[in-house]
Amino acid sequence: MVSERGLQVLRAIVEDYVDTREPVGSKAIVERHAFGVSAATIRNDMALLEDEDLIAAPHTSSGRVPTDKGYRVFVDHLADVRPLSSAQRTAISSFLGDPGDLDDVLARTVRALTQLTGQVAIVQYPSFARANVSHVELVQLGGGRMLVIVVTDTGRVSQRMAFVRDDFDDADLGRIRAELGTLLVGRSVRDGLQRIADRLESAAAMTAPHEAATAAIVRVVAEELDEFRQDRLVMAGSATLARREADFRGSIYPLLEAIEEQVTILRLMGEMVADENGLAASIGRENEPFGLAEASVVASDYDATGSRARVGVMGPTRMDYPSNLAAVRAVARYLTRMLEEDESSR
Amino acid sequence: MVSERGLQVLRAIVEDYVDTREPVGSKAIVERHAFGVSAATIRNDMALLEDEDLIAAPHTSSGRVPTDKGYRVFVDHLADVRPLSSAQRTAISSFLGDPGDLDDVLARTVRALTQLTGQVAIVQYPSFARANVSHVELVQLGGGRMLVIVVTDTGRVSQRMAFVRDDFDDADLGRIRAELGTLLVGRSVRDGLQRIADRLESAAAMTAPHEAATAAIVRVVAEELDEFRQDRLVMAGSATLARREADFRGSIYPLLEAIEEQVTILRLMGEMVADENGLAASIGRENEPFGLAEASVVASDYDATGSRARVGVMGPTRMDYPSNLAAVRAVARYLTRMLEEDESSR
DNA sequence: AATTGGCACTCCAGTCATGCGAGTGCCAGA
DNA sequence: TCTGGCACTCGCATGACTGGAGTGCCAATT
Repeated sequence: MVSERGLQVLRAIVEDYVDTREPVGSKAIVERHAFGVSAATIRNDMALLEDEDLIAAPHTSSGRVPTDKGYRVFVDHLADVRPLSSAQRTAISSFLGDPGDLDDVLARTVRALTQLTGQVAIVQYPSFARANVSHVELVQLGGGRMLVIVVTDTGRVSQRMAFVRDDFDDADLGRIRAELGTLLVGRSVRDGLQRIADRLESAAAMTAPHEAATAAIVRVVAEELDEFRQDRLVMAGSATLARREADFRGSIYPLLEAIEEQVTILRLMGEMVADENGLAASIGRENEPFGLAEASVVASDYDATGSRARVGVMGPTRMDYPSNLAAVRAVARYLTRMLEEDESSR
Repeated sequence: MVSERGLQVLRAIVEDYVDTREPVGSKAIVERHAFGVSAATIRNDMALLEDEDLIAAPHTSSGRVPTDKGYRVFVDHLADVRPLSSAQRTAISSFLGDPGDLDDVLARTVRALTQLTGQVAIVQYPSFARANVSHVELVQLGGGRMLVIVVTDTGRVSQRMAFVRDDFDDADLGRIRAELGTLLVGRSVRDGLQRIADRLESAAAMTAPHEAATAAIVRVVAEELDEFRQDRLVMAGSATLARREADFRGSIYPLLEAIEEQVTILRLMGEMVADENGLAASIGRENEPFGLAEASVVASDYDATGSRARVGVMGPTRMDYPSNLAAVRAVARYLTRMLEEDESSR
């Protein structure tokens, strides 16, 4: 069994290794940390830690390096998430100070977070599945093109083009608008999709005038609602990976690809399990199912108008977990506060 | 002076070096290419090429490598842009086959291009500065939030939130809509911005009812028009850079950063000078002002509803210029044709 | 004048031997 | 349970050596 001091040794190893990228030896530990025991004692502890697979030696008789499991124990039991410096706090508020619409706020958030941590920053959009449709607007552009705009009460807006054969006069357009209104406004995104499906199958509607065009428009609305249902991400800081390349045994290719694909990261972020503080970490090999076995993700939940979502950072397994945890927590809190203010000012 | 055969030697060096990444020596040239002369003769030619700074030796008595200037001569005089294989052609049309709105088509284009070349693909949006405003739409969302939608006759749509103090009744809203309509509809983006500026200074308007709110809305419209005026990009394939890392003496950091920033690449693409076929290349050190001295960009103009824009690829200086030129040309032609069809079907 | 074979020379890249130092593992003693 | 001591293991840097690829140049040939 690993002793209390053994865990402190693990902490020291993680901290020093993250600091220096050098495997850390027993002598270095007694020099840099005030353990009050000799190097030989530390060595005994290290042997225990190695038995538990918390640290490993890259080569026989070289310093030790934390394993993924070691990082996990460090994060779960040893990392004290220390609050940010005041400089960092002002950095956050200067980035996020001004209000704006959701896209705007999240775009600034993600930049603030990559700035703060020097890692790839990820901000998940709040889920809109439970949001309600508040407006459906049609704008006729001529030539059979119709702009279909859908707005939810959480402030999300989507616009998309529908191609209908002919243009309509105002009366017909009004009728279609009215139909969409009764069909969708006030309904949740989920309900709306269901009602659209019903509508498209309904025999009664089939015979309605302008049915072909109306159906085309309704289908476009369904696409837009479906997009609301899917979660979305914004990311920034992919260039920082080039700086950290030495920390990846393989290449940074999988990370860059995941960043471009988005969907992998979306799934990964979705599956992470947060602790009671809303913080979560997924370390190294734990991300193997996503092809990101050399990366770690640290994330924090935030609240946005009733639904939860996450902000996080992604980087090499050898990262400064306490700082990154502190940063995502601070940003998530700030974001929650901002979005609440926004809500209450409506 | 470099002889005709000397240029063929340069071509051989460029081709072999791009192929193998090994500096190429005189012996390798006579083996791989049927010059019908001896290695010693090639050596004499190579000495000339070196005097002209078209090739260089990484170390004394090692093979030769093309210089940036050498690539330039190769691209200008030696590269025959051979047509794509039929497999590649079908790949393009299967990617780009279906019609859709502009965002959609360009998104698929950029993916097709990165697929085709294995490089970072860049597609510039057509410039909308000369486009005309065709619709301005206001959607009241309640709580003093107003969605402002602007549409141009080139099919570009922008939506943005304005924060006005209070909500309006339909009559007032109608008045504001009408004012925006007479102010902007049918005007070019450029004119529209000017007219907005005039409107905001006009003494007459100052005293109008709901002036504060109207002014807020007009300012939001101005932001949207301004966004139209700025060129935009879509990119894909940044992950491919991780694969080509060995081709960058320094790191890929500047490239990744440029991709994230976008504006650098926008300027670079804008300043490239196309030949009579609409093709352009910017090679290595020529990109130094943009911090991309180890990268090359190959681009082709395309036509979109009256305005020109570019598609291109970015990669290491050591790239397969003929293939990439062929790919961007083919994609640009395809894109032009698609957008024209789209236009004529309106 | 252009081309060629020959030859001396350069320099890279790989291999091997060597020594040093950091670090470990283990043991006997406190 | 901790400690000092000691033998041992490797990694890594250094330096010497060598083979080979490639050049540059020159005199001879066409």
